Amino acid sequence: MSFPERPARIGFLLSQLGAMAADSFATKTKELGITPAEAGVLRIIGHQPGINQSDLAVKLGAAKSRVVALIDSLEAAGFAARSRSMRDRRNQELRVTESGRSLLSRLRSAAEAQEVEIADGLADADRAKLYELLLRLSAMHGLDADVHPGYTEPSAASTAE
Amino acid sequence: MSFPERPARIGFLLSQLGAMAADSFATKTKELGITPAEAGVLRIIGHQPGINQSDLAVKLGAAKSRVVALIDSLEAAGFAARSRSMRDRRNQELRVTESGRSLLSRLRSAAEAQEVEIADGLADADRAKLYELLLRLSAMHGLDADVHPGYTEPSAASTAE
DNA sequence: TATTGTTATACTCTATAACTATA
DNA sequence: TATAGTTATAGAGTATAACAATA
Repeated sequence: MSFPERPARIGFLLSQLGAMAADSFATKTKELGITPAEAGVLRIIGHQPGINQSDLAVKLGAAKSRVVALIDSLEAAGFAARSRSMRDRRNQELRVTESGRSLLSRLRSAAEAQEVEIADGLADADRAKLYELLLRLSAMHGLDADVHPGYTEPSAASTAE
Repeated sequence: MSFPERPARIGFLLSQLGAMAADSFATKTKELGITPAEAGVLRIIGHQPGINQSDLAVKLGAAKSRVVALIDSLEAAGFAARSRSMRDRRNQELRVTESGRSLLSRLRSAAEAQEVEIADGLADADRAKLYELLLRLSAMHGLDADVHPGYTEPSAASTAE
């Protein structure tokens, strides 16, 4: 059948494994009633209470209108709340509710469970090394430890070769 | 500002870096006139000439109708061709054209360039170790060295926590 | 006039279901 | 009847542009 002219490369493996990880996390957030994008937003708001929608949009690399929809969902579900800033009434200050904080805690548990699923077959030393290398790669490329952009310009998600 | 209660985990880093890798590859395929999904299909056809659309759909984990659209594009661009099987006239046998084969070669170059971009900051030994660990993870999870599913069930792409 | 947030709209990706032709 | 492929349609996710309130 297929003849492996060359083994897959790091870039391919990263996007393949990254898609798998994203997928498995999506399954878990779905059980908790939110999407991965909403979970990411909730986490940022938790870390930066009072952030406004514009700054959040910049941080996410998303359009302002996208943020409106995300916050609408989180607010409707009772996980986050808007409040007009008293210093500049154009701003909506975003905060996590009590219920949202409890959800964040469950999301952390889900992420820990996922961690086991993904790297369970590796010996401790290998897992530690992998973690270190990925962290260095992420830092080298200036990726924000808080943000997972999803992706930016080119629409597509899958990849190859 | 943000307080790093816990460092990002392997799952998060994988999906973050995977999205970055997918993104950078998408930029490159765009310059070559195709999408990453089309590039992946072209590669599979190149490895398995004569494969039909049903089997391709299974391999991709995509709907049959999705394959129709992908092959339509590749055929319109002159990179792949359909031909009715003479043994079972329901089947379309898929093949890469000359032009498609030349494109595959350019895609390989693009992937190699990407490899440098991604892992250039790592020492050779670290890069080799990272490669080995990623390959083992991929194998452990039964991922096909030929296929990058993009993702399967849950629609979302971004992720977090 | 510039900025924050909102709404209206449209475009891309993808799936489901109905349909055609072959078997 | 079952399977390969196609078409029609619909639903996510996301962006752009026009708009309202505030500065």
